[in-house]
Amino acid sequence: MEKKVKERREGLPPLPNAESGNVVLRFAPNPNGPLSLGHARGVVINAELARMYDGEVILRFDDTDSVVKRPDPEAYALIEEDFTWLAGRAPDRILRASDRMEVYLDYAAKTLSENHAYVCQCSSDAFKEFRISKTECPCRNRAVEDNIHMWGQMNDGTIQPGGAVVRIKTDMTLPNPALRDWPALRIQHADHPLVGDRYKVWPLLDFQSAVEDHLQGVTHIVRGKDLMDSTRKQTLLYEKFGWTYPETMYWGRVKVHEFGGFSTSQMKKDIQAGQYTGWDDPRLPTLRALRRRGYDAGAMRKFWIDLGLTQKDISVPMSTLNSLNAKAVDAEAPRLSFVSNPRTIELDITEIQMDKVTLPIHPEHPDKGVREWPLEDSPLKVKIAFEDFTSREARRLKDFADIAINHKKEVSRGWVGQIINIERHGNTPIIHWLPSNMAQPAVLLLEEEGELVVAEGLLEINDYPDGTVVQLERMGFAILEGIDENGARLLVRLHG
RNA sequence: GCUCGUGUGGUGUAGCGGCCCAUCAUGGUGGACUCUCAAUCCAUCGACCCGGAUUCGAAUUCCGGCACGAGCACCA
Repeated sequence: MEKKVKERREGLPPLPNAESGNVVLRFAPNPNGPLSLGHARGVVINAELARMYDGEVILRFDDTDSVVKRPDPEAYALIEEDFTWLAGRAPDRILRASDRMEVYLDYAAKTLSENHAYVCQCSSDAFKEFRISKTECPCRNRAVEDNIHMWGQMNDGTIQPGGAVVRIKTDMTLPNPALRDWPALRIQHADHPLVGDRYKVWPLLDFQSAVEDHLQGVTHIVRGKDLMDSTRKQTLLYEKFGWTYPETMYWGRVKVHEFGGFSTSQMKKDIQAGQYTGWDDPRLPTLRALRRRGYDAGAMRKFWIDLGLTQKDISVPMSTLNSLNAKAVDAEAPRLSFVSNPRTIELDITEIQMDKVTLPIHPEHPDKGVREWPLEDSPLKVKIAFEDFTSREARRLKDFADIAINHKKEVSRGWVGQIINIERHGNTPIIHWLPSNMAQPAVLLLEEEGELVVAEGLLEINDYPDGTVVQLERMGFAILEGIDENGARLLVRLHG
């Protein structure tokens, strides 16, 4: 008897019926804003599966609605950029549904002429009654020629928006009410931001996506389980054409504790209302905001891959992502000292024979070199945080000396301290500090429970370029981001 | 209401008839090390929704509950 050895599977589950080199996947967002954390799962999973099977991923813009979820012309480029950043590579093909209207309309005409669909003039309320009572709508038995004729009227504007819709003939007695004669195309006269008012009839997602998936040779669809009924509707259409529906897998609903759900249109409104500074406001769950805060694309990929491909509705804390990200970012993050709520202490250094303090750039990577803080005139003006200042016990200025603070003796704008000893012995509590000649004013932006908190302080002078992720000792990771209007160095806090 | 789906430690996840007194990650706790309240290391805590059935044996199959989620849009 042979004993099978079970091994823990790494990464994503295998795709059913997948042949390496012969897999086509797609990610199909609505371009009404840049990508958010909610979309990230779709990007990561599809790109990762394509990588595993040496296949392709299509980025398809499903922009066939210009009324309810109107496309934002700027979103196309933003999404493409977000996709490329997150996936670590560009999509293999990019498609815009609005560019492909002729194709969809041709297929619609074909569907009608083969009597697989009909033009329905019932209002949505009226049709709802038919659907609930499992009765066929009178429009259903219209002759093919009449359907074609009305199709022409839909397209030439004779029939007004709301006046008619094309429905796929399924079966009104189907157990699942969602599938009964589902709508495939509707009239929409609104100006499309990209193609204008050239088309009067636009396909709905179920039809557009079904046709396009077939045309593009999509072999596998991985999407949210809210689209399960969509799969069933589309399968019904595929059967009429004799096409084979792609293999389909689903994931459940995701929430991130800190953000709740992700509504692009809500964010857009809030930005317009001035509640946020833009799509990359650090409080927002957009990919660009996360990237601005210093999140690493690789850590984010790992995060979504680890969550797997289950149909369970999940709610994950950011701390999981943060932990992954800290691992990704730690080795490269130079250490810097940041002092919030600074207080000045004057130290007499005439007695000590030191002209500088030397600290490692990264304690675990000595090869990265050191930073040097020159010690100039005595008394030396030293900055420490107010929280560290209040104690009366001896403190260790990290990598320098033990000091005692005389709280009674106030000088100009600070207090006086004495150096007790240079060598470290015992475990005097360590505090962070900066000599004033190494300190530059800085502003640290923190996001705390949805609030933007601004912490002012002093940052160790450095010449790292903007965008560098640094570790502020004892505080956590942050990213350098330019100079503000008052000349202070700007930092955006990442996480601990 | 109808239809579909899901229920494994605090949070995710693996396992899908015996390897499971259940994996891994994250988290909690304790300790070691360290001139960071970080990192690293070591130890430890903690779960198969409930009830039946099938079986020598069930987290894994079946039936029935219960809970949660989604769809039933001229949105995607």
